[in-house]
Amino acid sequence: MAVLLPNAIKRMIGMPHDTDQDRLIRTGGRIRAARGARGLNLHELARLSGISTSALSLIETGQRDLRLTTLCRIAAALRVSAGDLLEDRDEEVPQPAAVRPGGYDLGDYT
Amino acid sequence: MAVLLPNAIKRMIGMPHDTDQDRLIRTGGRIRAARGARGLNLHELARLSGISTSALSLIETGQRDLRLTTLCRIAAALRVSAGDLLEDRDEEVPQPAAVRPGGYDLGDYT
DNA sequence: ACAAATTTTATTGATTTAGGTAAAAAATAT
DNA sequence: ATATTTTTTACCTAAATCAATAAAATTTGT
Repeated sequence: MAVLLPNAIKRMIGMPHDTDQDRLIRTGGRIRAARGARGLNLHELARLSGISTSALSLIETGQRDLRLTTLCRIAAALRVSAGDLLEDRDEEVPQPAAVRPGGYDLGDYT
Repeated sequence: MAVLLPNAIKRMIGMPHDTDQDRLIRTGGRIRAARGARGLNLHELARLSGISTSALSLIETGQRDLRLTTLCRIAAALRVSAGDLLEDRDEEVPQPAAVRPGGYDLGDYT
């Protein structure tokens, strides 16, 4: 992991957004919100999820690139779907309709 | 990661399902399906996602507990939302409606 | 059957997660 | 203000991801 700045500040100084990092921070925020809604503290959720309190703290603050099973265990402990924890329902990626049979030109895919 | 058996065999020998593992396998299958729908091979999707071909192979076969950012990069390359890749729309976890103000008894939570 | 492309598996090495513990910092009570 | 709870941070160790490469196995096409 690298720099740790809120998006607002990054925008102010014209810093390109680290999308990975942003997503970790938002995911962590969603975990924290769900935990608050359940009235659990870090220690309790950590125990329910089978991870350490310090690890959960790092995850909730977006400082750790957690593994998929870890996310799923946290989601299970919170009784929410894992997708709910990492989905930005707003900035949904638009799904193209059809598939070109002949394959794709990778050049303009990126 | 631990044992690596198809669920059918686990059921046959009465082995308890490793849910984490099952989820990795299903997630990998969804990645593979989405890749097929786009007419991409492992090498191409790996390049688009910024990971190695061998790593992607392990991920698609459910043998690797990938990191969240890796999942997101794959989802971005496939032009699907990360949630779509790990969501089992069928076995959705039911979301309880209200929150008990006084907190929860952790004993019956598990 | 043969050749080419695709996928799987293995190995090595650098980086990172995650647990455990402890201490510091912050927030919340009494 | 003081005490308690909650959260953050640091250090250490073990285990796992991931890249890179190469080789084996499988699939596909001719």
